Amino acid sequence: MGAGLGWAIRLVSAAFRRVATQSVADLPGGARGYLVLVALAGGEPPTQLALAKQVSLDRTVMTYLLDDLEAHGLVTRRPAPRDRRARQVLLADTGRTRLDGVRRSLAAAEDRLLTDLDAPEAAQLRTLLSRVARTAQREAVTPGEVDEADC
Amino acid sequence: MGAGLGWAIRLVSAAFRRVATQSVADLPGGARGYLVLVALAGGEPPTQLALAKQVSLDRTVMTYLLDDLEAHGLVTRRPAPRDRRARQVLLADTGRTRLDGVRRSLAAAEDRLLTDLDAPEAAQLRTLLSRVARTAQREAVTPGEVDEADC
DNA sequence: TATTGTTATACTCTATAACTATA
DNA sequence: TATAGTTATAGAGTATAACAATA
Repeated sequence: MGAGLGWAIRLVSAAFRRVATQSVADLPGGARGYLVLVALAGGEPPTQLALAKQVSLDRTVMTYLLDDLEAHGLVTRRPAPRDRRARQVLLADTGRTRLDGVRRSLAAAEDRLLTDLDAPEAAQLRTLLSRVARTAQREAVTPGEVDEADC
Repeated sequence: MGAGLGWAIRLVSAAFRRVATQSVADLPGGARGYLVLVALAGGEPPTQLALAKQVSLDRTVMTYLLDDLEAHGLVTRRPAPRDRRARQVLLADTGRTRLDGVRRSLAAAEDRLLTDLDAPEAAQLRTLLSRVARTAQREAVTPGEVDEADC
């Protein structure tokens, strides 16, 4: 029988969402702002549309989100060199600093969640969850599922 | 370092939410309707207010939700015998049948999620997750956190 | 005066569709 | 004609507060 698994997943993910929400609370755009900063931290500066696709957001909400992030000096926008219709988004130094802070906060929160597990148990949980996650990833990926839990 | 755990939790809970949402899709009120039916399935018929507290919903949304469930014949309302201000909520036979169906669907979905794990691994995951869940439960319980994931 | 349930109002999000400027 | 980004409009969902009946 599968009874209990849903309960456990629900509680754990709710707890994770709780601490994660705290970690990104000060960030413009909250969890979404964090996802955008993460996406910007690696690789070439994407256009807004590429960025929107990457984090599964509508391009219209990406506009609002970037307005917010830019107003707080975390990202900058500039015309794309190849296509003057598009704009490239860059992670500002302030943004990188903030991102690092949130990452540390999230890592600490995760560790706090696993407080009652010893090292081998925690490792085992990570391994099993990762495998289930990979299973889940293979299935139909419905786009646009972003909420506070997505940190 | 805690990197990766958040990712795994996020994907697993997103996958669970996906299948769970399907399981409760036909139910009036979706995930919330399911939570209400579960709460009604055991114990004495509660008043609307008690029910609202039990599932962490506002009493105003409980009104809408019960209107919907009652219109579909899944629950009934009657004046509370002791307090004529209050109304008792009862699970109708149709409601119990529907509840059983959703429960079976959810259990099947959970099993599908763990398809790549063998029996001891699945059991281990359940155990570890449950322990983490208990840890999480001890921490501050912010009320009113109900969404599609809460199935 | 406080409480249960209901209804009305306002506010926040999100989605859709127009609009501009480039291609 | 199609695309990147922006802006405007409409809708769903939620929260707040006012209301009627009873305690």
